[in-house]
Amino acid sequence: MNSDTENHGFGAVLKELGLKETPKRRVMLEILAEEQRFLSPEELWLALKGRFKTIGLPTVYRNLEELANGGVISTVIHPNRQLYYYFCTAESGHHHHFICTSCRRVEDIPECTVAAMEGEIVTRTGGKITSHIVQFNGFCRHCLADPNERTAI
Amino acid sequence: MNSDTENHGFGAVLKELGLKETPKRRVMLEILAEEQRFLSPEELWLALKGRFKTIGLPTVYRNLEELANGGVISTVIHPNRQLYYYFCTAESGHHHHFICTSCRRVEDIPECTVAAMEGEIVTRTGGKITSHIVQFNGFCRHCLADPNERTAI
DNA sequence: CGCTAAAAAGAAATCGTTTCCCTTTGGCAC
DNA sequence: GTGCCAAAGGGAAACGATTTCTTTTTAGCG
Ligand SMILES: [Mn+2]
Ligand SMILES: [Mn+2]
Ligand SMILES: [Zn+2]
Ligand SMILES: [Zn+2]
Repeated sequence: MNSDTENHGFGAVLKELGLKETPKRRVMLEILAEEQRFLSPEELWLALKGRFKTIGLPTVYRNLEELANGGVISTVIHPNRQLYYYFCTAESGHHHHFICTSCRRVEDIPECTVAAMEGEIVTRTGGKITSHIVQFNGFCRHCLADPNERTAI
Repeated sequence: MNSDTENHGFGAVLKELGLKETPKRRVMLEILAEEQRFLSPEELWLALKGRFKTIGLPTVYRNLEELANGGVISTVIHPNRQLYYYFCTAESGHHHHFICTSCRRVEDIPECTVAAMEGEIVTRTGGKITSHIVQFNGFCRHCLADPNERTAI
């Protein structure tokens, strides 16, 4: 249970995805896991610059995409259509998120009640649903209480 | 009930939004209303080029945004994060869409059952929900029956 | 008809994201 | 430990969807 053996388990996660465990990837996951708000690739890059003498923005984009494809991190659907990522700590399976458009915090919405809706849609349209997007946007309790929580996008 | 008085009602729609009724805007709405699939700004631009000697792409972007802000047309959330628009013919109020990722057809999902979910989210997180995104992606009945329906994105 | 603010054209800029190409490195074999 | 090689990373450049800017045209109104 020491930090050497635990190590956030990121090594195993990367191995499962067939990705080499590099320092950049490990620290990227560390930063995302410690940050409770969604980050843009450039913001993560700036954070990484404090930990590595050289770190390229393309590396950040590349790894973020790989990690998101592997399901290790989640993407945020943002009205400005830019990329944002978040490390979802929920152990459970399929679920959705409530994102604060003010401070960028992300909270889990454990149940997905959309399954029933899907059944009716299939019946009604005769189509086949391959995926769905459900995201709740708003202001989290912190931002409701304190406007200074606000984070610029 | 003749075509002069009916005129798709687009003039009134534009006036309500405080927008001048220009030929470009009228034809944009005509094209979108006749097309049952979502279009990119550039695709709409190409269609408009067949109707106007001069039509600028920035004009298309500008008007699409204005019309979408006014609620006259709808935007499609697409994984490639590009803009797509669709004229939603549903008279009813709040609802969501099933989009075919193969042929781009859009179908209405009249009820929004997410309200209950929202109530619980507010209770659970203590936040305030300002909007939500619900979209179902998949293959429509036409594409399931005939692969040739497919449209490139 | 004449005015004026809104709209549109066309060219150029923007900038988030991706591609390219060369160098470095992690993981494995020996 | 050493060597090998495919994967990963760096940096510069390209890309391309979207936006901005400036000038010209037009819709709407008296
Ligand atoms: Mn989650
Ligand atoms: Mn609709
Ligand atoms: Zn917040
Ligand atoms: Zn289809």
